[in-house]
Amino acid sequence: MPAERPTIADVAQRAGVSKGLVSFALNGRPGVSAQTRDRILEAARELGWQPSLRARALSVNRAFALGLVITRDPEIVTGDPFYPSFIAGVERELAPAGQALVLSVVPDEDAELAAYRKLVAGRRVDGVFITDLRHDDARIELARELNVPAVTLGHPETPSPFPAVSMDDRAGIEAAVDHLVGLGHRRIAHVAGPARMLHGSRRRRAFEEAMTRAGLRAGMVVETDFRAADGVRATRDLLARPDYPTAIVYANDPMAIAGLGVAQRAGLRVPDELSITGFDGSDVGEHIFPALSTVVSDAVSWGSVAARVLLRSIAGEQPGDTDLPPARFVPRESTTRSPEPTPRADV
Amino acid sequence: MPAERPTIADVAQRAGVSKGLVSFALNGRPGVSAQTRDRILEAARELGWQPSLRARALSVNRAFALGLVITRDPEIVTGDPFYPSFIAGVERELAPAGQALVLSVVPDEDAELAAYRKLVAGRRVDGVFITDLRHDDARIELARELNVPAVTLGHPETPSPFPAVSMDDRAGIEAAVDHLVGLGHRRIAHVAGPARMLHGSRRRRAFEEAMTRAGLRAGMVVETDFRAADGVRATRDLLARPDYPTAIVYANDPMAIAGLGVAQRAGLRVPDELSITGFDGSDVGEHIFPALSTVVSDAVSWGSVAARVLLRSIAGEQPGDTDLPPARFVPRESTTRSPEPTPRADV
DNA sequence: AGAGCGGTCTAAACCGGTTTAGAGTCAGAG
DNA sequence: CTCTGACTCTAAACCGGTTTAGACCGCTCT
Repeated sequence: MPAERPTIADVAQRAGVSKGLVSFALNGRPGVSAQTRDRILEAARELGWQPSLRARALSVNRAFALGLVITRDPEIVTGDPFYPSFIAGVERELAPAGQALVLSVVPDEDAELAAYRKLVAGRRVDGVFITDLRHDDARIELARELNVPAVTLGHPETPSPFPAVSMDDRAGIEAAVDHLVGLGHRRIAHVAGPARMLHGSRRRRAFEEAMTRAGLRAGMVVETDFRAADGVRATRDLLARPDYPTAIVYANDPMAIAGLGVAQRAGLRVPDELSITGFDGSDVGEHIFPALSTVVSDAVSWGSVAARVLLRSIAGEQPGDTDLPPARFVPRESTTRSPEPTPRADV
Repeated sequence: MPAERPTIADVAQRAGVSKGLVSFALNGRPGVSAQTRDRILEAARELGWQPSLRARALSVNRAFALGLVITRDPEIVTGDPFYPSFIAGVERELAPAGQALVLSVVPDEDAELAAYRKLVAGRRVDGVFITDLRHDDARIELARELNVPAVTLGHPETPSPFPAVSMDDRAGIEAAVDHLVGLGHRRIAHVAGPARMLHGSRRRRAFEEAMTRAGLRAGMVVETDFRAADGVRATRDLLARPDYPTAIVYANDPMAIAGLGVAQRAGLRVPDELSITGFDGSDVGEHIFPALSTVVSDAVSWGSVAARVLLRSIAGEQPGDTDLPPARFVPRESTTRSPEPTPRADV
């Protein structure tokens, strides 16, 4: 049985001073003579003393932890490259700051609100990330009501007291559409994310606007839940249409990869007979054949910036909104010239 | 400015009793009259009181949280389906138990040990998961030294005081090899994980043994770091050999998918000219073309069982080792008969 | 010499729960 | 009628830190 962990009282006793002075010395606060400080630090070192976060948390009323709630059915969480990268970015910021990340994975939106409540009510975290914003997102109101600092990924629609860290994804969609239009495509479809999610509907609108600007009708849009299986269904439906598309812009990579599979299985040559673009730049999309043209967003730095902003909020600053460099379209192999001749402009 | 959160003292005052009795009533302990208990519960409800986990943590000397440290360079963490599913499984167990998951993502093994130390020294967690076991894994000794309950995913080589929750992955590899041999393949290669990782070398050994049992030489084995980019390189090397393989068994899905891309890019028809199997059953592998034959392991239940075992360890029980149902091989479209005729047995 | 002051340090309160020792009340047994 | 024991409850200690009020010291200034 190893010895009990030393407490600050043990250090005080060994150094021959009071508890309070030990606390002062270890936190580098003034009012401790250099000589005594050294003696205290020495004693702490000898005992291998480490402050108990629990005691600190209680007395300074901080949890030294941030909360992240991920709402995804288990099916989609697999394969989606966003969260792992985002979390890696968050960690990069938290670890040096002595903070920890408390993660909650829940299946649906009711459980999501309950999870936020639980994290905050138990005082487990000092602040929360709000990701995957939805229309009229109840979490904003909840966080305000719980009086907890928060940061939103993207600008919510409803007025929000919390700083937002955003990455423009419209530019990427527009670039993808422009790229396809430049290759002569006219019948371009979009496999969109769920309309209730802000980035789902925003990407869809960006698609529609880009099409309109190019003088094309944005008639072929299928709404999905971002799952690979949805990509399969949507692609099948689109390809079965009499006015089947020559190019499909997918709202994420897993659906694009699944769509590619559907097209290939149907005997279509990609990209010669069908061009495909993804979104979010998964590692695997880079290595499949043909390599996926996609819109890459830097989820890692999104994570670290969001974490930094949240920490500043907690520290009492009022950080403003941050706009990250926009996601950018990276053409690879899955897009090429339209199989059908571009009608001449004067026709 | 919302009102300060009520404490147990507020509840006590409102109910006209002492703090201690409130604590007893709320924890359902005997020694409180039914009438008083109701009055206390009513007061707590009226005030919307929620116990502070911080205070509880300090007084009962528990963190009510479990630690998971993930060591992966950001490149591989993306695309790997294991951790998201595993975490979902863990959550399923923790949430009802009022526990939280503290997640740490670190880039390398030094940072990994430091992360465990930090979680435990700060008393942030009551127990830790040890995943991705390696040979002579320093974390076992560290956890013992830190005197923290732990659970290992798989049986470590070195004697370990901690319960292990294992899933046999050899059977899956063997089934894959047998499947390929049955299809007439003789030149079967293996793209292995890193030898320093237990599951990397164990899958490799299972491959070699299955080959030997089938009377074949297991000469073509390439060691990798589990990254998709490694799968690309390994596949190129294998296909460039004069005695190129007719089938490749990959140690994980991302490498298999990348390898498929390499083969297709080289003009090989998969599976007609090259059969491919993966490992771990990613969602995306199911939807690509050809759909990936792979070994699926139930990472979700792995997570919940491991969490349950760890919670029991923390509660002072001595749970034994658990063996989950073995990962099983699921043939899909990426494997078929060998393109070369099977030599007759008597030749 | 005494007041004033900065520097150093101690004692004790505090954070919000849990837990223990013991006080008070009441019923039933002797 | 008193003793015993069960039941209910209070007061206070405790977890391990932080923070505040104030004591004590030696010094300078008038």
